[in-house]
Amino acid sequence: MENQQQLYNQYQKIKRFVSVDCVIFGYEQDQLKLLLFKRIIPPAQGEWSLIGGWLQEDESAETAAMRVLQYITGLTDIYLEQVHVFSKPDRDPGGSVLTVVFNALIRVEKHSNQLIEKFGAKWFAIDEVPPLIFDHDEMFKIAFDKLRLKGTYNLIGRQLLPEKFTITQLRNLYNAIFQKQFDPGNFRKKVLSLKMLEQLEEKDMSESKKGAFYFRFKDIEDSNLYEPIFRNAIKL
Amino acid sequence: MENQQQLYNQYQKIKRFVSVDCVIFGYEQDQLKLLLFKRIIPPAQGEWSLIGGWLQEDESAETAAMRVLQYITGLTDIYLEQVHVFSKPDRDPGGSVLTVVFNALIRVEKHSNQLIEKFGAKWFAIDEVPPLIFDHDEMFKIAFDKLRLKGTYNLIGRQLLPEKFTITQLRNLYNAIFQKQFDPGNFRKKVLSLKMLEQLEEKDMSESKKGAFYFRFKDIEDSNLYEPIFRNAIKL
DNA sequence: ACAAAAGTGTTAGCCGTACACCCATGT
DNA sequence: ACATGGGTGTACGGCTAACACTTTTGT
Repeated sequence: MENQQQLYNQYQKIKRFVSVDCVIFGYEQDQLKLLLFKRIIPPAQGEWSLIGGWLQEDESAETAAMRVLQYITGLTDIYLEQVHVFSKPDRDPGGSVLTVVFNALIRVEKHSNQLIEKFGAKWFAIDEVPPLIFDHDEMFKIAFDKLRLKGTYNLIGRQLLPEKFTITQLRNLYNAIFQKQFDPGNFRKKVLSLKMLEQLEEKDMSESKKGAFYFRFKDIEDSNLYEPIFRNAIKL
Repeated sequence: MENQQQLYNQYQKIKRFVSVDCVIFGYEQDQLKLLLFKRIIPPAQGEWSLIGGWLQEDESAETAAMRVLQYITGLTDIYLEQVHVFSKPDRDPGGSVLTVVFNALIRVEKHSNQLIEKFGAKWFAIDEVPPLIFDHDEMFKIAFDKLRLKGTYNLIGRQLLPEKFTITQLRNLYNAIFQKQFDPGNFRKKVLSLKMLEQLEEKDMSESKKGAFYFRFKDIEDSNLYEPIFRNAIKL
């Protein structure tokens, strides 16, 4: 028993700087996009990076990430999900910093572009992401992998697509996430079989002569959490 | 642009205590088990908890978790995986602490029971876990869910089973993880079709008259990372 | 011979995939 | 009428789940 005591005593409580970084995904013009920021302070000034911030005294990591995102986009109620913690003591040139990385899913249409321009931000198509500072490249890779994994057992889109959307738009989102072309007919049948969407009266007439019915996500939370949806979306 | 500056300046770099907690899984006697510790210091003295420790100056969270596990079990090369970060400022009665939770997978047979007894530790069957201190209940739940999710697209067992094991043992592990009975014949065929195991000459004669061939995991790392294996293991 | 676990074979049904086909409508 | 995307139907192949069946050997 004295050994457990030792485990607690031998090593001190030591404080460390804690920050959050946000991998902000958006969807626009049939493309999955990533919001990046041109760093305005040294080191690595002028290079692209994720946006982040320092954890304050009375904040959880989630709260801090939300605060940063709200400040940048003006949006409240952004969807957040923890991705990974980066904590190697030498990972940040400015000293030992522990960083919690979050995925943030945003409706691009909803937020003001002016706000974003003020911060030197730019949306990049997911397959045209430039090199990022420090270990942000790895952060993005892990974050994107996590988003894709989630997409195989959860229907993604509630937070990325507009309130009402067509099945084709949803399919384009999946095409973008998994970088493959889903079969239109099969995708429709699969998605509707999940009974997570409800069809609206209204049609979108902008994409075709016939028009496509709008759908929206039902109000229930994403339930069947572990049911495989697109089983073979990610290939070897 | 001045606004991004503001985001960096307005909020200070503030340090916070950082700890790690380990959800230690083991497998013994056809049961998935969790290693818990009787807390010897106030508050909540005498109650069961996960084991943890303080992050030191020159450590990553992974290093700290590994140090704690090594100290407890005497093992090196323990399999670790990040689970989640808990960082609500009021979650620890002793002050604002950010905790990184890890899953640790251990071969029960390999480590000394004496070491564990010295620390007031005890293995609990996964369905007989007692109430835990603070938010450790939630930590365990999230950690177990994560292990199960992983089990649906990865073959779990490399780190939990002995070096050589029978298919029946592997199946019992999956029975324990998913709390259901996998069909012996189908499980065997499925697992072998993954070509991740190699059959040894030797047989285990202890469980049956006929004897069962031992298998071992091939040396390659767990590759086909996203291929669904047991698609419907977790039911709604 | 029997029991009991190991291991193989068989079948029916479900599901994913590919692709043909019809629908509605603006030009 | 025809081109275009929306939406439905079908047919094949592979996989899963259930379970029957064979093998092996200690008692």
